Amino acid sequence: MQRAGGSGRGAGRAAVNIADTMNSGQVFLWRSVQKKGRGLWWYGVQGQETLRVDGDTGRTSTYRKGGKWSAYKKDLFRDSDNPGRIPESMPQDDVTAEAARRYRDLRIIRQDPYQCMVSFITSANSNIRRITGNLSRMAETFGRPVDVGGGAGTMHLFPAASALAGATIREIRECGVGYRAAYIKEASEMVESGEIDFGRIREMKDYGDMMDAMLAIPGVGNKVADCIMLFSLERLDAFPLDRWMLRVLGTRYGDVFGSRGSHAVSSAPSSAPSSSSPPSPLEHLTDKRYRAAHDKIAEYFGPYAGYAQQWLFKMARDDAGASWRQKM
DNA sequence: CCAAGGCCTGAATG
DNA sequence: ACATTCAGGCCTT
Repeated sequence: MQRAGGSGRGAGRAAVNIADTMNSGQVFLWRSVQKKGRGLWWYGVQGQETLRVDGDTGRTSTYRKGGKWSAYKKDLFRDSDNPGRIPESMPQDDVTAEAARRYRDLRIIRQDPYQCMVSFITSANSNIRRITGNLSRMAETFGRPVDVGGGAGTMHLFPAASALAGATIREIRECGVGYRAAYIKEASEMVESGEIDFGRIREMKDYGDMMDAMLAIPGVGNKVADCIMLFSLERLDAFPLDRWMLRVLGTRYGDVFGSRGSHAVSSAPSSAPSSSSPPSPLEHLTDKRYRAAHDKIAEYFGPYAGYAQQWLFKMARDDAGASWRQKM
């Protein structure tokens, strides 16, 4: 476990745990390279830029022509959220408190919206290992190569929307994305044409309005929408509900969110639900039930509910065993 | 509105 | 070995 970014609270920036942040399922095109001395560099693709992060301090640079790295100015790790104080805004129940204590330095990465959209369309009904391979192949096939030197060598920028919009479904499918290829092409066409305008969507004040805009994108359902909103559209109250989160909410927040029969839900990831278990509000999430759940969750966890989601998600995965983690 | 079933793929499981 | 399951869902019926 590395904590970084200064020792004290109050005085300097709050700490940031780069490894936890990079390994929490938010991003897929980052990898670490051993520094010459102690520590790691993290190299990643962020839209049409290649970034490098100091694994100890979180200091972020962007690659410029001519082999230079210059300071990245977009607050990648959201220091402006004042992360050290976010736990105060959350409920003080035991589970949330434990997640905050263990993962308070796990940040939310401010991502490029188009890349984020394609990434999470690709993620649906998939797994991290495969998603990483899919996106890497898309970048290699449709993204411009950049030699950043150092230990990272040649990286590929994320494909521009025009590149994936102009590709054939077959070409996209050859990256291993299966039936999602058509969604990726169509969604890219919508971005290219301006039908999807992330700059405009980002300005929407109402969660429901923004959700409606996201659900108009092919391949985007509620869960993927929440990921895109949380990671790239400044919706920090977005709370992606996937199987893992449903399990956590059912087993550890049953009192709060009204899931019945929580004792019947095993903590083992592959356990099959009991065939005779009673229906729960958190099972078979339809759009309507998903939104209702969101409202209760946002009310309970507060304006930074998305951070709680990330911390709880990481805690659940870590406690279930680390075999899911992608090996790079 | 809701429930059920299909869907690419490949690593993991039996 | 070989078949089945399942993975951080979405879409259509």
